[in-house]
Amino acid sequence: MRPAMSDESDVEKKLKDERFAKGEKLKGLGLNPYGNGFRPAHLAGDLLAKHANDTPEQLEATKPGPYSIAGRVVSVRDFGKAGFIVVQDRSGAIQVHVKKDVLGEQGFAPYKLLDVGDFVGVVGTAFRSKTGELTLAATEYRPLTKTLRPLPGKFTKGDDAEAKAWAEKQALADVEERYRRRYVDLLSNPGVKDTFVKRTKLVQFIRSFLDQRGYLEVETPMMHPLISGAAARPFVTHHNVYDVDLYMRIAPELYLKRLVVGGFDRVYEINRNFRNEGVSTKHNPEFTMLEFYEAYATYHDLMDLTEEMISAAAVHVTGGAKVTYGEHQIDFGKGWPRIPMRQAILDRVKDLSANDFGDVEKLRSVALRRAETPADKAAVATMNVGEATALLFEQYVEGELINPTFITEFPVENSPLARRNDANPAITDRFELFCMGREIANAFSELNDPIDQEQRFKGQVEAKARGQQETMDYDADYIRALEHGMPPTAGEGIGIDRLAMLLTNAQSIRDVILFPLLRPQTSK
RNA sequence: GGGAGCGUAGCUCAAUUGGCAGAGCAAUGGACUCUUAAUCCAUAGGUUGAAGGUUCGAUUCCUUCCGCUCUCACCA
Repeated sequence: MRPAMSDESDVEKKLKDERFAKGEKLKGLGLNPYGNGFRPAHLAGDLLAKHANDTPEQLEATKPGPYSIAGRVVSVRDFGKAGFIVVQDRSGAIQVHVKKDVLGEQGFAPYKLLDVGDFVGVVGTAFRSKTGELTLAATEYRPLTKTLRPLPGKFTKGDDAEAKAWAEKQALADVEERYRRRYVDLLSNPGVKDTFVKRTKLVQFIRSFLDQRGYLEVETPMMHPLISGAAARPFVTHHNVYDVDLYMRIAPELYLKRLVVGGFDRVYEINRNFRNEGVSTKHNPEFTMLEFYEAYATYHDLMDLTEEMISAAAVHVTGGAKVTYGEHQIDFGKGWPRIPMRQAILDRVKDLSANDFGDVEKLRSVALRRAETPADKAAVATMNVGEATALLFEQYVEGELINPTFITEFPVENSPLARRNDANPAITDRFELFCMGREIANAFSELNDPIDQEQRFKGQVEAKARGQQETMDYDADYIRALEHGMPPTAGEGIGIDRLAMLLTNAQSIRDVILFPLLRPQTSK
């Protein structure tokens, strides 16, 4: 008997009880409402394609089949002693005609216990209904899974604008419910499935792109003894047997570079990073990152590679290089501008000149114009040239970069793992890729001088001592690895979720993560 | 954490100035063997997120709490 469920309304219970009772009646007919063993030999979409050009007369003469399909019933139009049902499988949906005079009393009885949403198996021959739709005339009807809860909304096959608007209007709209019960969202909201198919195509494309260039995909630890690879607050967990705290990784960077030391001179990893920070439309605590490292390449080479990879990915995923995102059109076609950070600032702050980047007071005063809170203003007052430059970029430039744009020559202060520029030691051989005002990629020629790296680590430790929360730990083994020698290398990280957002016109990162993190439910 | 908004039937949404809580779909019973969002007849479905307050009367106004969304801050 059905176990009692808590926190359900009487209406909900009644709806479930009615469906449960139908399952019991199926048992009375000798049928298992959750039976196994029906193996469909065909797919709805294949049958529709195969007979797309066959006339009603041809089908009537040849009676192609028998075909067997299985899937979820998304629509029922009942006529008492006959009915049309629409069966949806992974390939598409096909209409099935069930008739009492064909199936007989025994074969027809389970159809009368059908609810929309149930899974069924059908064997039948193809014909065209009077309205011209390719349909299976059922010679066998098998209930496969009895569903106890209804689907929201109503299915329509119509693909004109009016039908789509109608379907959307009644689809599951409650945002929380859509994320919490993605399985319903996928069934109810048109387009959700397509978004996640596109996300998978994006990742598949990137893998094959890098594989073809001789990169080796690897997996490095997700549980780290030290905080490394990025400036972020980590999740802390505990290993009982070793009795040590471990950090969920915030970035795989130092492990991947150890592999370059070990001779894997083209490596990449696509996997999750975890950061214990705010949740927003652009932030999920676990997110997917591509990181790759190529020995003997420079950050200039990686700009070439990035442009080629992402513009080709855009075409592969969306069908074209011009992509609609909200109100904007993003052009992923090649020829992306490459602008030094200082130049990008000068382009937008007219009363600033190149010489002012030696004048920290001047930079602070410009930054103060857009510092709103007292805390912001206090932070500006203590900034050095590099920090103020980075802030000016965020304040005046970042949000304006709609089409893909590389920003280069980052200040050394906020690039603790990047190689210094040979001509100007105050900046690093680094770029970030911006698109729609957001950072999509971050890359640099790697710092492979162990002495310099050791000093930068010490700087991080001192910053932590001063109270800065997002700092890296001193990683002695990583210094040791560099002492064994890392060839000149360039490396890059690309936020896969954010790239997927751009290519699927998703306004929230939660729309491209199947099960985004939500506060656990206390009731309901 | 700050600010703004939202919460009504299983789903999508109404409810005039504070005046009987409604519709479509889904469901249930009935009719119907070519429908496409089937059609027709009938029925049932509610602690209006929770608690308190103002009022003759609260879905509506006030307070607190819970939850969600957006936004700012931190960050990718």
